[in-house]
Amino acid sequence: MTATLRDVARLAGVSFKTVSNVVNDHPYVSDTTRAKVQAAIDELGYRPNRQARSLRSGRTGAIGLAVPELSLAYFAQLADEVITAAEQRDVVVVIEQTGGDRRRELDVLTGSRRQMTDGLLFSPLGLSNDDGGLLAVDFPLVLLGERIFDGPVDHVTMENVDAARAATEHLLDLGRRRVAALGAHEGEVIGSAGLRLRGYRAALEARGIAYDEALVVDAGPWHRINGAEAMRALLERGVEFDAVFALNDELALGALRVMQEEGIRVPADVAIIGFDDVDEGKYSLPSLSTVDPGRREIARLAVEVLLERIENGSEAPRRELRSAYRIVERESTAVLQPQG
Amino acid sequence: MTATLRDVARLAGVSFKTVSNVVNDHPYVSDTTRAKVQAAIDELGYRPNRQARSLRSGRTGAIGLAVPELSLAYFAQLADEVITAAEQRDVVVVIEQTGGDRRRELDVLTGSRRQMTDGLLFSPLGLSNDDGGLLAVDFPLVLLGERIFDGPVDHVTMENVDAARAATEHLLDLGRRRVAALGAHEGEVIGSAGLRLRGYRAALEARGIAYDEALVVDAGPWHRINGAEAMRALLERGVEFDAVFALNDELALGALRVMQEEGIRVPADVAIIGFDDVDEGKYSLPSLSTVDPGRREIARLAVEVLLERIENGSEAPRRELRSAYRIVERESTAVLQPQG
DNA sequence: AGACGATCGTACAACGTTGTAACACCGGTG
DNA sequence: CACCGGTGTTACAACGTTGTACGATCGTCT
Repeated sequence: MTATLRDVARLAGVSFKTVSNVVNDHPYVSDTTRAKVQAAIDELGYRPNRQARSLRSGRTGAIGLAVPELSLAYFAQLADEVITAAEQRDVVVVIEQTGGDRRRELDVLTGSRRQMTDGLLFSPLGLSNDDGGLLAVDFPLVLLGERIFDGPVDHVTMENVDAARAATEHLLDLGRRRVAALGAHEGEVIGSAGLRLRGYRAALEARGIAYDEALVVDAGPWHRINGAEAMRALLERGVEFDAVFALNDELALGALRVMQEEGIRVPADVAIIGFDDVDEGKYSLPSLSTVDPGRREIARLAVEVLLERIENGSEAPRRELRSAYRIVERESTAVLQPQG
Repeated sequence: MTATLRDVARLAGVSFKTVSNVVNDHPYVSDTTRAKVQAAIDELGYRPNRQARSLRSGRTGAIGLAVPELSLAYFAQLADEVITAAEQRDVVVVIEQTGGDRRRELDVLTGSRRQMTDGLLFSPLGLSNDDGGLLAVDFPLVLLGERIFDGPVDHVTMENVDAARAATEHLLDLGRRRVAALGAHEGEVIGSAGLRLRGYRAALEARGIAYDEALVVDAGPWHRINGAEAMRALLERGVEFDAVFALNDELALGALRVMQEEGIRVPADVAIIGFDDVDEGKYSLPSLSTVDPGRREIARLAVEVLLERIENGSEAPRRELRSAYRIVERESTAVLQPQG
């Protein structure tokens, strides 16, 4: 059906290898021949067959992106940025969803679908830091996120601790002293929750404010509903608070809703800041202050590092890259008029 | 590096074609030989090479999904469902973003990346119904969405007109009579806006309510910010209204925010219903009534139809499939206590 | 006992491409 | 005039797989 090198060659009256040489810009092809071949290529609409090229070269021209699920806004936006960055390098992206499930995450590393790509961007959730060893695979792999830090592979992540500390300090700068933290994961040391909580504690400590366990609320997955539940739990404790650091925006938006239901004024009574800078935060009422973790930069860096690995192999030492963060001030932490 | 048929054959002491026969479950292989070969396969961790298989079979085992952008929640969830449905059929998904740009959409149909997949799920935005002819391509193509209806290819879409009519009738059932419509696209006949507006008019007509142009507000892209602007425009017109049909949820959430800023009570003063059933609607305050357009079913149907096309070629007549919709009643259209 | 059928294994070609090596041809030079 | 370097083209092999055609072996039936 579609034209091959031989078809073009027949039309141009040359051998099919000459056509290949033209396509690949090899030297030692006369201008006349080149023109003749090019004309035949155009006439037949010839396109080199990708599968054959892949077989020959060992490259597919695709990279994989494994994330928990695209329905989570954070990963959707990450995927968006990754696809955009990859497109600029003429590479396509195959997306796999793991559901954050350990078994499926391992499957991504070993399954036969892996062969479809030249390398993998992997954002694990079910694996833990102890699983670092499982990442010693024989294909280019770049790790994303906060689950695993000691892996044997390149790693692109955000400045969770510093950014969380800055977010907490932003609340303290407003004069708030009772800052609740929403979304902790009991016993977690690394991982987004553990790291962001560490930043929270560091901020308190730096300002000489005692850490109060009663202000820290656990939550399951970081969905809006869990933010709402965490806020309800906090209110039930009856503990006083004048600010909230939600460990991500979804939690913050859920908490915001509950506070509004309860007649708590934001930011007058309670200031709140989230983390991630998802779009919805711009349009909530009040709009949500947050931390922009530099998502676009993460995607760009990750694609860059992965393609470099694919190009140059595993000789180079592993790299640990962090994106720059930025506090985004919106209405939920607006400075109030000084009260008489 | 990785094992090939020949490696396995050498280890098992048979010819490499015999190994192939074992892998492909061909008949006439003795149980002993089969076991011997299987042992060698396991020992070497042999996996058939996908590129070689592709070259040989002409199938890649991948399908493409072209959408405007993943950052839009609707498309992210669509992609999620498509990937999930494809995974069950052991097919991977390559996602391309067009930005809704006409040129890039055409590029998706003709570009060389196309070769990476066996077929394409295409959700156009920049193309219009007149471009149907451009869809007469020589590879399996399934159209999604509301932009093009007369194309020469399979089409999976939602019941826009009927669902919009049902949404409007839901508002009318509350006793509301001045129903505003947000998010129209001037002059559009088909396309989501045109179709949903048609449903809106049909509902009014069926109830004998005059269509009032002053209640219909144009909006650009259906983002939250545009919903907010449309509501502001409506309020500035000074026209009375007691209900709002927002042509999608994002618009509804933007409009909701503005109404709250303006002290309009929802649903007491104004009831509002959206369209799409995005997750955020569950957690807004008040939670948002909406139309569940059957997204999961769309994805499932689309993958099914595409794979069937890939399997059976273009003989079968083109199919036009619609998912079932469902009105989701939440707080924003809650029935009020009868007022004295 | 010889022939034939059933059962299993192997050699060869092809998918479309690209790298390597070898081959023709040309003008120029000794 | 023979030889050589440079230039353009061609033949061959290989990437790893699978289908087809053929070959070998064994048992069974007449």
